[in-house]
Amino acid sequence: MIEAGLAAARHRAAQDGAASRVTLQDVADRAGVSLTTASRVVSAGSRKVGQQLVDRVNLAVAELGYTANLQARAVATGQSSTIGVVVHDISDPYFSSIAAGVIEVAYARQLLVCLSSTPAGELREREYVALMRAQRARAVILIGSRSDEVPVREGLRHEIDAFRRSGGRVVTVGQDLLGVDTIMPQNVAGADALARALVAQGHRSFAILAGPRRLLTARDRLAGFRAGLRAWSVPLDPDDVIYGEFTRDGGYEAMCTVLARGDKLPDCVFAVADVMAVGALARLRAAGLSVPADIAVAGFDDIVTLRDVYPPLTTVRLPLVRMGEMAASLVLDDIAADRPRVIPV
Amino acid sequence: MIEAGLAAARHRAAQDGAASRVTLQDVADRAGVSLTTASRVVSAGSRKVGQQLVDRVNLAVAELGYTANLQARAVATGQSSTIGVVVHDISDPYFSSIAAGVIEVAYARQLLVCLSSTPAGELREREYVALMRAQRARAVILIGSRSDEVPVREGLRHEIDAFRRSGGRVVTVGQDLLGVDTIMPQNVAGADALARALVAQGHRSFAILAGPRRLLTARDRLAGFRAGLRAWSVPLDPDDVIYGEFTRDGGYEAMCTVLARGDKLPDCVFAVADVMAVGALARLRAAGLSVPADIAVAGFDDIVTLRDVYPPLTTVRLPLVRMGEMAASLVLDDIAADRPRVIPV
DNA sequence: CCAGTATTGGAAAGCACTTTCCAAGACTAG
DNA sequence: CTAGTCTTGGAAAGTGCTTTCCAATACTGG
Repeated sequence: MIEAGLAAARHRAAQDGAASRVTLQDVADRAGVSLTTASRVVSAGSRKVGQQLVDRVNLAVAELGYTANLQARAVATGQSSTIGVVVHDISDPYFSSIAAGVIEVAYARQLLVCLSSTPAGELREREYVALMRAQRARAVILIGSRSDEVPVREGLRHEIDAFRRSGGRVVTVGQDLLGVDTIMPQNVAGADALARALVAQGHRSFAILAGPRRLLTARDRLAGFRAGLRAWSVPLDPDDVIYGEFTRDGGYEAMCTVLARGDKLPDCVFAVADVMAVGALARLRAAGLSVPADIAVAGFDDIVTLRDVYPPLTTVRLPLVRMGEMAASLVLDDIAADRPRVIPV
Repeated sequence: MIEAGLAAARHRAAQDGAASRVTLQDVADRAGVSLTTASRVVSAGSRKVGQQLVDRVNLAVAELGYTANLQARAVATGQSSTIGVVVHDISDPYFSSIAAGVIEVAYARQLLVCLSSTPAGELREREYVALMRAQRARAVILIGSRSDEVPVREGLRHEIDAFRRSGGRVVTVGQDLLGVDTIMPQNVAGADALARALVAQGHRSFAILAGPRRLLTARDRLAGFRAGLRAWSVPLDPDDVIYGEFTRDGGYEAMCTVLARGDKLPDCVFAVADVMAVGALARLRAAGLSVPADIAVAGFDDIVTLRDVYPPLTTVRLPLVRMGEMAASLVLDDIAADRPRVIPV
């Protein structure tokens, strides 16, 4: 019987040449046991198998270099082992740090992380959620805040609903508008505290590089900062709020606008993200202005790679990696709550 | 017949409550066609189906919100649609930029990218390749150079061989020691050119923050730099080469060592990676030294986020995103060559 | 008008697994 | 010594899809 198994395996190997795809049946044949038994040994758990057969199967596995086909297993069990992560731009340190947290947790649970980077636009996020549904992913984590534009958002929401209906879990980081659980950085509170701190340092006139209007994260930070200033009765002219891209170049350009205004320069510039603050610094340097002597610059996020920029940024620290870990844990461990939760960080 | 199908679908939906998993059979039932026909319509290509039935099926798909189960499809066709990417640390901008390139190409081909981050050690890389084999991934892209330690490397090589034997493609970025195709940044030539440029600028005495001894990338950059100095007959004392971690902190510490040596400071410090150079800058600032007046600092990689650090780093530009794109294209488009290719970038 | 060739739809056999169910043997207790 | 319960192995029926093969039409040309 074992001999027959060997012969069959040899035949198979000969047949498809180099790409010898070993299946569980091959293992069973070689070990002289049934497919059932082989399966029970390989996919630990389920039911006990006699020690002798266990050994025989394991030997066959080793000899043949067998690895279970996870896709087939997923089909058979209806439980896949992948989770999807959607970020705007993986090369942005903000996102990659959060992603690192997610990956760490996923690794501990033997799950695969499928990552998408959707810098090109928000339509792609929707496509990706659809793709994860097709993969029957266990969960999807959406990182970064999305547009407020109704049609776009509704499209995404629709897809998310479909995904959840098909049994998947969803969590967002930094956006609580989708009716799902959210890990929410304290944008408002953080910016508020930052504003107070800056006022306490003696700054009295401010410009804000506010990022795009449609981005919730940017709006929250702006709102928080405004509230902080108001608390100390520091006035802020609407003209001192400059909208722009949420990137280094966006910060650079917004700073150009501030400088171009010609009238008296503000004491302090608050960029709603560190990457924007870096752009602003570059612009100031180009203008020959000294920071913080001539003008102070503050940011938000505390990006690791930027901790050493000089002059040092005053910034609000976000536990990015931890946020990723929390998102992953939330979506993998907890059972879904009846109504969406917002977890402040 | 259609009625019966509807009834069956309803029954099914009722049975498993909220998580209504729609299968192709449901679609076929609803459209009143066979499973075969439904499959042919949904998985475009293969064979023609009458327009009338196509419409009926598409309608059913829309009504039921059906999405094909990619895992099942992968099992049936033996062709999976995932590719694996292994990086040391996704939160390092060097890696995340390359990953962005890979993701872009994968997206264009409707492929999923499964990312692993293996900061904890090289054993995990091996595990991950095994996992990708279990997923029957089409390809694996290993980014970043790996240890030269024989046992570790042999373990990884063993796993890679198994992966390729089972039909997968492999490419590495920045490491040609594994017998597979490689996208190879010109570390030697780049560092050589950098050294010559720095000498041309008037620098005559150097210290090198060389990164870890076991890392090929670090070694190559060191060797290239040395060669460049030799070409101009600039001497380099062995003591002026300080080994350390390939990180910001590694750069900081190595710089400490340089300063602690007490004797005359070098004109110029070359850190074999930008992140290390940033650490070095921080240390110099802490020491109250002015860059580049007291001492010049050079790096390698041209990390985007660091382009604006001040004082500006002299650095060697690597087309990181492009490297990722090339790796992905190579592994997805080309047929495997008979012997490993090394593609310089 | 009919043999011969395209079309088109579906039954059934995969794909690589898991899991249910059944039966045979190994125990225990009375 | 036998009825009753545990073990343990395997046959077979899933899982959701693709694809081969066959049969039934629908077109050609002679």
